[in-house]
Amino acid sequence: MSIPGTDRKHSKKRDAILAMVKSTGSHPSAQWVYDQLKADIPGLSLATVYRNINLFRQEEAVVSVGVVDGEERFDGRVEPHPHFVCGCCGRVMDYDAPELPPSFSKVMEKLKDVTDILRDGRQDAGFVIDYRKTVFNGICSDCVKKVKTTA
Amino acid sequence: MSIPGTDRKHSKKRDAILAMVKSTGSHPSAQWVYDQLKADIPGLSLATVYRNINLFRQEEAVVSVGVVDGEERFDGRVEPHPHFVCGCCGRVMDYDAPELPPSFSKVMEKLKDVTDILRDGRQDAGFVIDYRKTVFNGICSDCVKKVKTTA
DNA sequence: GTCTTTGCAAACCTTTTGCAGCTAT
DNA sequence: ATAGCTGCAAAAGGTTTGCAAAGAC
Repeated sequence: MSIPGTDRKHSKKRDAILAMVKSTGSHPSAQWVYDQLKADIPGLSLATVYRNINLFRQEEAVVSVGVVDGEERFDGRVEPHPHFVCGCCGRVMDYDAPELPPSFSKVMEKLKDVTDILRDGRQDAGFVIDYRKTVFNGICSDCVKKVKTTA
Repeated sequence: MSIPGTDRKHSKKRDAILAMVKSTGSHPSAQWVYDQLKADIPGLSLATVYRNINLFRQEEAVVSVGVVDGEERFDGRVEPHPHFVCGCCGRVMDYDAPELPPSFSKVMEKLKDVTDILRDGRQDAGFVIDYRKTVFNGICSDCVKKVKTTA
């Protein structure tokens, strides 16, 4: 007898799903992961992608960035770091991505401080803080260009 | 002729829905708003709550805090400010709520700085930043107590 | 052989939408 | 009278689940 879900058997599909989430910088949805892998693994099912991503989440191998346009988006980079979400095309980017404005690095520094303060105070008043998510919403440079061209 | 949705007529139900979102500190879902108002407005429909919240969102009278346990949560306090979300009971709290640890005020200060930096750099490299969302995930003191009592 | 994993399809649940009737102006 | 607003029920769309077959050990 054991705690349910504790005995884990090896699965090639599970490996492939985790590798895909970890290796992409696209902060993918389950559907996106499925679409990418479907070509190489014809027998794959979307339900399997969901089931395995939920496993990864439990063991903290993957985190959720949040829901964008109705789809949950995931990240294989699990330590807290800020994201930029384009409200136009739905793209999710790491805040330290090379395409983003250089002034944003100042923001990064401040947020590092925040994390440090939190680490000290995380048990105050009986609260437990597990994680921080910071998301900047806006319009990415591609979409800004598109709008300017159309108008 | 006019831009669709521009001509707005007065509606008591709309007023009531906005007032409910603005007056509560619960960061409610559409369903919660509906449940609260249903007693006073028997003819109310959930679809009307959704439709009106979406209007408020467009005119930025209300913002989304994010999706918690599959339900979108809203806030009538529209200026960016951090939130705490309990992963156990789903409660959403403002980060400056009196129940929260005093050390958290240091975090608040840092995040104010972040907002200032952003305001300066928001148009760099063609990007436009509209909004910032910071969420701290953890377990609220009530749920920590519950777990300790049970164990 | 036993227990885990998976595909398929159905179920679930929140949110959106079409339409006919109602309300505000 | 002319729009906009609402209730109802149906549809939509992402995610979960039951079950029997396939796979890992």
